[in-house]
Amino acid sequence: MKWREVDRQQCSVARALSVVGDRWTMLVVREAFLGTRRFEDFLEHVGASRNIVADRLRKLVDADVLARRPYQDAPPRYEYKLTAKGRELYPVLASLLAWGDRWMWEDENDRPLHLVHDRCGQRMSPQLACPCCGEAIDPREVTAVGERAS
Amino acid sequence: MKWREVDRQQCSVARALSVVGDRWTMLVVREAFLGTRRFEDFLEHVGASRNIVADRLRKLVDADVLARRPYQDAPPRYEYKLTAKGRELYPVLASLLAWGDRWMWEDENDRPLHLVHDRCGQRMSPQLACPCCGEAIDPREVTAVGERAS
DNA sequence: GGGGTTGGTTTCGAAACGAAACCTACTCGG
DNA sequence: CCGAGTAGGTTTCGTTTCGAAACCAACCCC
Repeated sequence: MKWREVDRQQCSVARALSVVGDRWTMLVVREAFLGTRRFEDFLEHVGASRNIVADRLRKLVDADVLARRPYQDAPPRYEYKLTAKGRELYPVLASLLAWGDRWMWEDENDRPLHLVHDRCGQRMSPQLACPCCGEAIDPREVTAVGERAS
Repeated sequence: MKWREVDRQQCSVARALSVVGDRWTMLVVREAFLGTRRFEDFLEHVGASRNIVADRLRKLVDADVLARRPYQDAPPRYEYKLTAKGRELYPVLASLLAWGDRWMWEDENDRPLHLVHDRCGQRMSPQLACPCCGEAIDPREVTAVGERAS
């Protein structure tokens, strides 16, 4: 199977990755969450080359994760903003951030970015909870049902 | 910047993706969470070709996400199991699953896999919560602090 | 000793990436 | 009016990675 065909797997993880699983794509989404709107700013902060950033922005717009719209007419200029679908990627990004914070730094004081929860004022590392009972989720207490045909 | 150098970014998301951001890698991790242990089973379920699966397993072992150990001596055979570091990728996988469930199916009844929280017995789609106050997280109520030098 | 099983490595053509150059459609300053 | 600058890309072309198939190795059992 080729990567381009991964969206045909009967698995939501595979299908999600068919949209956000290309190299650099989640870094483009990260920038969008940090407020980046313009092509040149994505280019500067994501770190990929021009043609790759252009390709990823186009694919994210095609997938309705970002919306592209002109913010001036003459000369024509565009901005990219998260859609509702894109904003719902927040848990994916926050989970990657938490895992990277936990495992990818020699000295945790070097970490450049922290999240603060405005409601309680605390620095936080988001955790998963069950929406119905509110309890923190332990993977061992979760059962995957009906997983596959084989 | 080349993708191989993405772990040099001063960003936990980028560094996390330097480990699990290659094509197919999160699908290998998905399989590990579903209980797959052996090479031939990863090969069958992940969908990538042999050399790619071998490469991703090797890189995940190098990154201490999976551990490779023999389960018999003659002939030599190996199994791959999640480490503590690997098990902590659960939120990333669960978030991708939830997003894929939400956005990647025409008919949600076609979704092949559901998660059931054993403690409360309900089918669930995990959500993020603040570990200190227990509230569900709204991205608009989270501030990113000290984001970057520029 | 022939065939089967498991866990890979090698090979080689195709696709994706990456850096630099180029293009377009304007602006502004002189 | 001319030249330089800016924003947002596309094109080109050499390098890297992917992907499918073939091959290899170390055993087992019959």
